[in-house]
Formats: sequence, structure tokens, C-alpha cells
Amino acid sequence: MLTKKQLALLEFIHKRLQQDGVPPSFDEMKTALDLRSKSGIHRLITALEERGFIRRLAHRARAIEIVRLPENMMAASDQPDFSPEVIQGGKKSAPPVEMIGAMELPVMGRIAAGVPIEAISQVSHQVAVPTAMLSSAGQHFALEVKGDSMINAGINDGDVVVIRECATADNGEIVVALVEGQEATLKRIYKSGNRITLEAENPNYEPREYPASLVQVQGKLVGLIRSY
Amino acid sequence: MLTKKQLALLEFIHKRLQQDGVPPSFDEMKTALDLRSKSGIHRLITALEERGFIRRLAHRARAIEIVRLPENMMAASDQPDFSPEVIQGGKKSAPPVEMIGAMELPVMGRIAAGVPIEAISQVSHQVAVPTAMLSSAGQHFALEVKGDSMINAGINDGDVVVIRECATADNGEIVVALVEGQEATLKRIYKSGNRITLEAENPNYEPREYPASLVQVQGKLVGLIRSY
DNA sequence: TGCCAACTGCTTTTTCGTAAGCATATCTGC
DNA sequence: GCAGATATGCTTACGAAAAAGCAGTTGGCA
Repeated sequence: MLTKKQLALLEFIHKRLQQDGVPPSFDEMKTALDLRSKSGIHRLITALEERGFIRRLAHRARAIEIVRLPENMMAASDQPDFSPEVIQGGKKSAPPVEMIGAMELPVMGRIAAGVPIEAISQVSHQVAVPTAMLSSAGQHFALEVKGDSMINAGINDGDVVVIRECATADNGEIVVALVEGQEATLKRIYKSGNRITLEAENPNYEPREYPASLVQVQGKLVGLIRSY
Repeated sequence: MLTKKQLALLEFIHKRLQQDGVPPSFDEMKTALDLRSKSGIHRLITALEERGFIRRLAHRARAIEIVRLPENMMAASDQPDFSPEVIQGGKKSAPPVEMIGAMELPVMGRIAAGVPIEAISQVSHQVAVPTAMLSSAGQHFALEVKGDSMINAGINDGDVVVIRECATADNGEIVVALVEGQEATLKRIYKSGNRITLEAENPNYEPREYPASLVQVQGKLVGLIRSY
């Protein structure tokens, strides 16, 4: 799964994380692996992320988190107190994520009807989402809904929608669509020939039709979370 | 995941929280980190929120809560109230134990409009809900919605609603109400004098009025979860 | 109403991450 | 062994984010 370099880097990150709780910067990793340039690190990091060993926020300093470790490292990650171990009870024993059936997803900003999305690349915060809502395959993220364009689908202003990233969608599905490369909306999608129609679920908004080339599906709606 | 400054601030907040139970103000944090302006704190706080370490209420003084701590800090955070608990060593289940902002709630059955609830005492399964949805006080449970009586409130058939147990409700709130001791419905409640009106959010259903003595509030709606 | 805390906008400096282009290795299947 | 794919190394350049500061606005709350 991992190349030697990738493993070495992962080990280093892990060590630093345990040591000072702060992940190393690209420069520090560069030094640790005895390289003269950060670009190599960049590629290794990308590879690690692709393989699901780390998770990170793009364009954020030191925003790296280890998701899992390769089996052979589990043992190596010295647990000197291997044998029965005393842990302080109370809330301390936070159950691992999978056991409680939830995962944290980044909220990537807000999405509205017709209005350009505020930011789909910027994490505003995290939300916990039941894993039952997520499919095993694919990346997920969340968006806060602004406006009432999907009101008849039971999607209200302020709701958080969970989106699975994908580039295609079936007719009638609710998707996040990027129109003309800049305007992202949450709409029901219908395709016919090389035309795509985006329909709001609100009689006050007209369906809009575009050439298929101008519409790009970014993901489909898989869940919704609302707090009162 | 965190930069040094962010970690330092998180540590400080954590310390203060343990010490006096009250999160520090921006000014106190400013002093603690030896800054001359609070705006820096504001941005650090924002970064911590974005990365899912803290949660807070906008525009509220000292409304900061720690959601989870970085791994290496977990050990240092002694819980004073512990009941030492021996855990089998060995594999050490899931090393990066993250405090995640979710909790499991029992789904107590289904609730529909006008129709007696299937079972409000029987747990059919569990769902994970974001803790942000729950208030610290009170018991919560979940119900599956059957029917379209609340469709205009954006509550669809099949949705899971999160209910906080309580016996009273303000006018206009959506509650689980037990009518005549047997029929539980999810409705908007209005009180006037000793009459209580339960209103569906669907023009096809008539509001129904009862003597206050016949209606018992079982809990109020605090959240909604939908899977597509 | 007035205090205090939180929030915003703007500026500057420094650190950090991203990207493109090109040069070696290493591996894999034919 | 060779061709092509992959992994890696290096350089340079660019742009974004972190961090710090100051000033001014907004909002809660007593």
C-alpha cells in the first residue's frame, strides 16, 4: 500500500504528533526526510491522503491528521504499557468513532438558490453525521442551506445538507451543481439530450435549463440535519 | 492539525475550564498568550472551531466549549472524577480516540398525525445525533415520522426527529403531544386559557382543540435527521 | 443607557503550501 | 533488456494562510 518514503513520512508525522501534538510543516518534513525541496513532501502527502492514511485541510498550515496507521506500525508505535492498562474512567473512555456510528464532516460553507456559493473550498466548522447516512464509497462533505428554494422538498433555510461527492446524477436527484463554473446551487436535476434542467422545489423559482457542458455536478444529496 | 499558537490557546482554554469551569474571555486569552490585540484570539478561535476542537455560540460571552482534545493532550487532562477501570491492553483499540460531537439516541418508534403512536416505549434501534443538537439538560429520544402532517414545516415522511423530554412548551413550538392519554402526535402547539390547539403543518389537516387537561406534552422537537 | 465582550476591516510581515518543469531512479510486463 | 508507468529529487516562483497589530462597530446584558 505504501512506499518506503511514504511510510517514513507517515512515521515521522506520527512521531511529531505524539510528541508535541502539532503536526510538522512541509519544511520540517523536508528536513526530517533529508530532502532539499518541499515538492517531494507535497507529493508524498497527497499520496498518503489518497490512500486514506491522513486527512487534511487544503491550504491550511499544519492541518494534517492521521486517520489510521498501517498494521505493521501499530505494534511499532510503542505502547510500552502493553499489558493491562489502567485508564481513568468517566468520560475519558470516549468510544471510538465507528462504535458510536458517527463521523465528523467538514461544513464547506453555505449554498443558496441562484446565488453564488459563499465558499465551497473553505471549511467553516465540523458537524457530526450518523454513519448510516454515509455510503462507504466516496467522499462526503456538508453545506449549510441558505434560502427557501428547496422548501417543498423539506429543505429549509439553515438546514445542513450532507453531500456525497460525485460527478454524475440520475434524473430527479437533488444535487449540488456548479453552473458556468462559478455558481453552485442545490437543485433537482433533469437531463435530456445535452440539455440539463435545474429545478428548485419552490414554485417561486423557475426551472432553469442549460447546455450540459455548462453544468457540473459536484455531489448529490444524501442526508439532512436540522437543529431547532 | 493545529499550529502551535492554536494548540497553546486550546491548552489555555482547557486549563481554565478545568480550573474554574468558566471559559476565559477574549481579553483573558489575549493576556495569556501575550498578545496586544484580541483580533488574533478571534482568528485562533475561528481556526479551532473550523478544525472541530471547540464549539461555540456566536455573539455570546464566554460561550466556548471544548469538543475534543488533540491526542497527546488526552493523557494530561486528568478527570478528577474517575473510577479506575482496567482495560485489556494488547491491540489498544483505535489509538486516536477522538471525542466526537455525537451521541447515540434510542429511536422509540414512529409517530404520525392523528394516528396512535406505534410504540413510544419500545426502542427499535439507535441513531447517532450531533451533540450540538442536544441541550445539556434533559433526556432526549428520537422518533421516526410517519405521514405528511408536518410537511410544511419541512418534516417529511420517514424523517427522524429528535425530541427533548419536557412537560411544557411555548406557543408555536412543535411538540410530541399525548392526547386523551393514548394518541401521540407531532404538532405545533398553541395554548389559550385552558384550551390547547394542536396544529398540523399541512392544510389538509384541521387544527384540533382540546381542553388543556386532555393534552400532555411529552417533549419538544429539537432536531431532525433525514437520509436519502 | 452604557459597559463589556465579541466581531470586522485593514495592514504588514512571516511562514507555509502549491504548482510547473525537468532530471533520475525503480519497477513491471512484454 | 526495453518501454512506459511510477516514484522521487531538485529548483524556482507564486499565492495563500498564520499571526500580530490597531481601530472601529455591533450586540448582550444589567
